[in-house]
Amino acid sequence: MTDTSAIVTALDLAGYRLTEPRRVVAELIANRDGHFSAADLVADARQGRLDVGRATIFRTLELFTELHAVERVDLPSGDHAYVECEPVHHHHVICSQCARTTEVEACGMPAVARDVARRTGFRIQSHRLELFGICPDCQDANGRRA
Amino acid sequence: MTDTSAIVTALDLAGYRLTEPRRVVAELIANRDGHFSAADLVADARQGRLDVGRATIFRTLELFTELHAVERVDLPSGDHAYVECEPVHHHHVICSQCARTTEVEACGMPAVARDVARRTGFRIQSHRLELFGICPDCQDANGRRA
DNA sequence: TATCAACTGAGACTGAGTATCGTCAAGGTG
DNA sequence: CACCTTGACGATACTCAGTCTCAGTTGATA
Repeated sequence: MTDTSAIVTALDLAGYRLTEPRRVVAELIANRDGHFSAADLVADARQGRLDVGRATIFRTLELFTELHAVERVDLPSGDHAYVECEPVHHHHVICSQCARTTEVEACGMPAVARDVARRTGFRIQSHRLELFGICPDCQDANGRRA
Repeated sequence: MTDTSAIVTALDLAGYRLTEPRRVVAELIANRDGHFSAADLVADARQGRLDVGRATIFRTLELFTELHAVERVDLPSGDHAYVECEPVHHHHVICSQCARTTEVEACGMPAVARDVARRTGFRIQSHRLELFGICPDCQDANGRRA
């Protein structure tokens, strides 16, 4: 749960209008913990009696993605999800139990990419790295239950 | 273009029936170069007048994925695709120009995962790494055109 | 407060993937 | 070889994420 001001500021800076639906979507995202899908936000909006159309939620997520305020991730199941995040290059560590995500830098990656480039002859332009595991909280909870 | 025998053998070993449609799908995959979607195979089958139902193609791809004869990858566009591959842990380098893919080991990855685990406290269980770039052939072709 | 382009919501549409179900055929058995 | 069981098949209907269209609305700016 982060506050919405970062997203709102980013919108403003990029020259986009600050509309009510966008504010609502930013808030829905801020109230989320871990990754979420467009469908989750649609459900949240409906439950909170906040009037935001389905199409608008998709459009807004696309816009926020463009602003790097959220990022798309692909879960091992093959489903798409979004996570709120900082606008710098990083990767996500995703808890497969509670869905919470953490951002990391994965400093070793440039070396790995260089190594791959050398061995394959590819000119590497980008990469996608997602790590899945169990977060400290869930490890604790599991340990206590056992 | 690989031969289909590896897939056929894998099916047999795992105790699955060797049916005509499965043989056809294996062949369609072997005739492909680079990544492909289920829809591509459906189109290929139709074009080659090979009678394989759409549902069967999806089912067969799921089965082959389970046997690690193919693997799902997520393109930067967000689309899903499949690539034929060897049944050992590895990663894919995908040419964003011609879609051809190469398998690499990315030896540095365990170290990166360990580092992330240490810094976040997560117990890392799995990861997904995909690299995107330009393959040597396309680099050549681009260079010659310029 | 008037203007106008950017934005919105409703709803139709598309296309990937899944579920159902009656039929068929692979492969083991006698 | 003929039979039988059961896994696999194709057709088709369905679901659901995501996109498109368009008439109506709203936020920034003068």
